[in-house]
Amino acid sequence: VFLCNKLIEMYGRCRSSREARTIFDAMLARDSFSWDTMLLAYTRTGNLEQAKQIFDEMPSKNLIAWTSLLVAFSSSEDFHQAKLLFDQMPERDEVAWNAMLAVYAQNGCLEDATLLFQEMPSTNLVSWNTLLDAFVEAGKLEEAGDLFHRMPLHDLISWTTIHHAYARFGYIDEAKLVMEAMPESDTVCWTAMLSAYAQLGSLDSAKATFDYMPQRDLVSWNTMLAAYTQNGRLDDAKFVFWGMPERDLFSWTTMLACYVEEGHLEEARRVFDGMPQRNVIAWNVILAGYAQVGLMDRATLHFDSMPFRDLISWNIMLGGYVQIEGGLREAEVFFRGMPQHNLVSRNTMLTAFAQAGFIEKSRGCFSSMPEHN
RNA sequence: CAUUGCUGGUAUCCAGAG
Repeated sequence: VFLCNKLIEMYGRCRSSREARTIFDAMLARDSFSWDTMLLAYTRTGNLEQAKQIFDEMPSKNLIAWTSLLVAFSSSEDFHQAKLLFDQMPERDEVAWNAMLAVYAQNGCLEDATLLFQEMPSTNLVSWNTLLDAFVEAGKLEEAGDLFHRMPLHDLISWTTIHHAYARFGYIDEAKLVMEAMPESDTVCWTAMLSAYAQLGSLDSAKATFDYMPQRDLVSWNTMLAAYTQNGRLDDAKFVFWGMPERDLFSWTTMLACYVEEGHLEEARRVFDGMPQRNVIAWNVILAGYAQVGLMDRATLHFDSMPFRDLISWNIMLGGYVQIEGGLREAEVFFRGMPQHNLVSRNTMLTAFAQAGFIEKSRGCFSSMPEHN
C-alpha cells in the first residue's frame, strides 16, 4: 500500500492522472492516504469532475480531502463553489483557510480575500504571501508594496511575488531593484524578468536574460518560446521548440498558437495530430484557427468532436459567428444556447451589436453584465 | 519526529491602451 501510494503521488505530480488511476484501481487494499492522493492527482491535473467523483466515493473524508477538492474549484469556471464547499467543511485548519484565500487571490477577488484574511483565526507566512498575491492579481501595485512592508516576515516567495508584481506590469527598473535587494533569487524570478521583456517586445533583452540566468528549467524554456511566438517570430520559435530539452503541454500549445496566429492552419493541424496528449487548450487553439478566419463549418465540425469544452471554447465559436458576414443573428442564437456566459461572452455580443449599429441591444448586453471593467 | 493537502514565474477567447 505504501509503495502504491507513492506511485500514485508520483503520477499525480507528473500530471498523469490516468496512470495514477490505474494503480489506484489495481490496489488490493487502500488506506485513507490512497484516496487522498488519488483525489490530489485529479486536482493537480485540473480534472474537477473526476475529483468530485472520487471525493463522493471516499469512505471517509478528512481535512486533506476537503482541502484538495477546494483547490480543484479554484481553476474552475464557477470558483464560487469553493466558498460553498469551504462553508460545508466539518472543520478548518490553517491550511484550509489559506487554500480558500488562494482561491480568491487567483481569481482576482481582492475584496473577498481581504475580508477572509481578517476573519482568519490565525495567519502564517503563507497567508500573508497569498494576500500579497491577491493585490498583485488585482493590479493594485501600490497597495501590494505597502502590504509587503507591513508583513511580519519575508521569505523567497514574498520577494518573488513583489518582484513579479513590478515585472508583469512593465516596471522593469523597479523589478531589477527588487532583484538586487532580495537575499537570493531563483529561476522563478529570472523567468518573470524574461517574461516581462517579452511582453514589452524587447526580444534582445529577453534572449540576453535567458542566456544569462544561472539555470533554465522547463518554464524558462517555455517562456523563451512564448517570447518569440508572441512577437511573430515563427522561425525562432520553431528553433527553440525543437531544441528544448523537454516539452510539456505549455510548449506544444504555445507552438500551436504560433502556427495559427501566422495563418498556417495545415501545419498547426499536423502539429496537433502529433501531440503526445491534448488538453482543452490545444483543442481551443485549433478551434480558434478556424473560427478567426470565418471557417465556421470546419469550426463546428471540430467543436462537435471535442472531447471536452470549456467556456473559452464556446466564446471562440461565438467570436467566429459575430465576425462573419451577417453572422450576428446566428451569434445571438448561439449565445442563447451557451451553457454559461462570462464577461468575455457578453462583451463579444456587446461590441458586435454596437458595431452593427444596434445601440439598444448593445445597451441590453451592458446592463446584463454582473460587473464591468 | 511525519507516505498525502495551502502561497511565487510560462500557453488558448472579447474589449481597451500602446
